[in-house]
Amino acid sequence: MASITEQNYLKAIYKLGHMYGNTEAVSTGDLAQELGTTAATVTDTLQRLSRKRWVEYARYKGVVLTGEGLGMAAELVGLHRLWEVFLVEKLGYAWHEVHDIAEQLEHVYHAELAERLGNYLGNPTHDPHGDPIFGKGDESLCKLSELEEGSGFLISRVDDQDPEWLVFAAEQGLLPGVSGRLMRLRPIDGVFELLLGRKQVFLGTNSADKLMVKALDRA
Amino acid sequence: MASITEQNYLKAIYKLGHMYGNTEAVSTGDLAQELGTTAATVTDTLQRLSRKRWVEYARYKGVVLTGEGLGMAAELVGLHRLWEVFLVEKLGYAWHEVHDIAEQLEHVYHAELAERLGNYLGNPTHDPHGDPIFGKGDESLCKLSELEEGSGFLISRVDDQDPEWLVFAAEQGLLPGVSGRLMRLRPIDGVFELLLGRKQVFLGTNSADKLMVKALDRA
DNA sequence: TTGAAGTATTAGTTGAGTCGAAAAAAAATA
DNA sequence: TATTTTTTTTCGACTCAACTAATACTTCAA
Repeated sequence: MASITEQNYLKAIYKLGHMYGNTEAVSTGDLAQELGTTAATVTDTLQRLSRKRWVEYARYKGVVLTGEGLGMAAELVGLHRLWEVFLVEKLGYAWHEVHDIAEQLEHVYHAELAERLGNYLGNPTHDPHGDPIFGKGDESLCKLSELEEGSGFLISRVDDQDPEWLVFAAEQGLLPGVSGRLMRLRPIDGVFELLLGRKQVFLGTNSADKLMVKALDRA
Repeated sequence: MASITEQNYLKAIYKLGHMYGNTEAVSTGDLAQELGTTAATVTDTLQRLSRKRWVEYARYKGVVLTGEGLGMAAELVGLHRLWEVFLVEKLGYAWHEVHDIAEQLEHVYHAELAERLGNYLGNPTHDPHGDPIFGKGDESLCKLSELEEGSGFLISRVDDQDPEWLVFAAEQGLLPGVSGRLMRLRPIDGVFELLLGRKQVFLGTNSADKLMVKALDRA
């Protein structure tokens, strides 16, 4: 289990990566500024996060989220936004008051909580600030081949029973629960270039059709 | 601000004190068992809590909550029970699932949260387990003179403008926000014996009529 | 290729929370 | 009352997260 500080690091890396356009690793200095601390502290914590396999960290090169880290960060951001909806719609808070409270509520963990809260709130698609909420329901699933270039994704289901293909998928690390990003798609030959953590994977169209994913964000 | 561990100590002291019948100080050993730790650790933490003036701790004599500590513990317990109601009634959890989640939610702090949550839930008087919830609204206020023997209370309002009496009340430590307990009432001569932290205060009926309090629990 | 900017490392600090063992105090019992 | 038992405290020490300041190292662009 990640500590609250560690969770905040994952969120900050997620947020800054998003601001960068998800094209490059996040720098230590930017993280220090975002988190209100020093680069030395950030380096320290990043190495701990790296040991726990939530980020890929290369010294002097910055940091990117692993699949697991991306999944955790996306869940935190989603939960934060759900709580904001709750606080505004149900408890009558003004939209500008809710961020700090949701910041605490998002760290409360229980397996079913996000799903139940989402259902209770009518599975809202946007928080009070207009930011999108990625649901947990199947309604947000699509084929990997339907994603836009630059999208992050979480693999939810594999639509193929062929053992040979399943072995291939596993070898590539394409398993349910794994997160990644669609870096480039080449219409010319139907090849999808993915990034799973720091590992590059190249898929043909037929494989990309078989992977049902949840879109996490957009570059 | 109390850490989560410290908050759990306050709650445990509150709970055990209640189980004792609020007649004696809570022992180190019982706290260790309740919190799943050792007597050495408890002694240590109790001394920290004492420095912060949330408990009155006398070595070898056990520990009691100060007014401030009692107020914090009562608010935590109330919030815990409100969250349990929310989880059962709104999110559809079963009554036996909610304790652990409420255990985390209760530590989320915002000044208005308990009041807003209570209003939203229709100011319930009992949680899903049947335990009472002490509201924050004025509906739960009564005169100190109307309390039962053994009740804890939080002073909310002082119904007198007489400067002389106000000075007397302040000297005795009888100020809004202060918590205490009604240890004994003597109908024979109308004297109320209070405990504010470890300080004994004796009040006449006319003074006990002027203090509007919120009942916190019952022996 | 070099210097400035950015980043990493090292060494050290703080505070919370913890524990085991020994000492001290209180309580129980003979 | 004296002695034993139980409970509690103190002591020393440990882990971990988080942090700083000073120093050393890369990187990159001029």
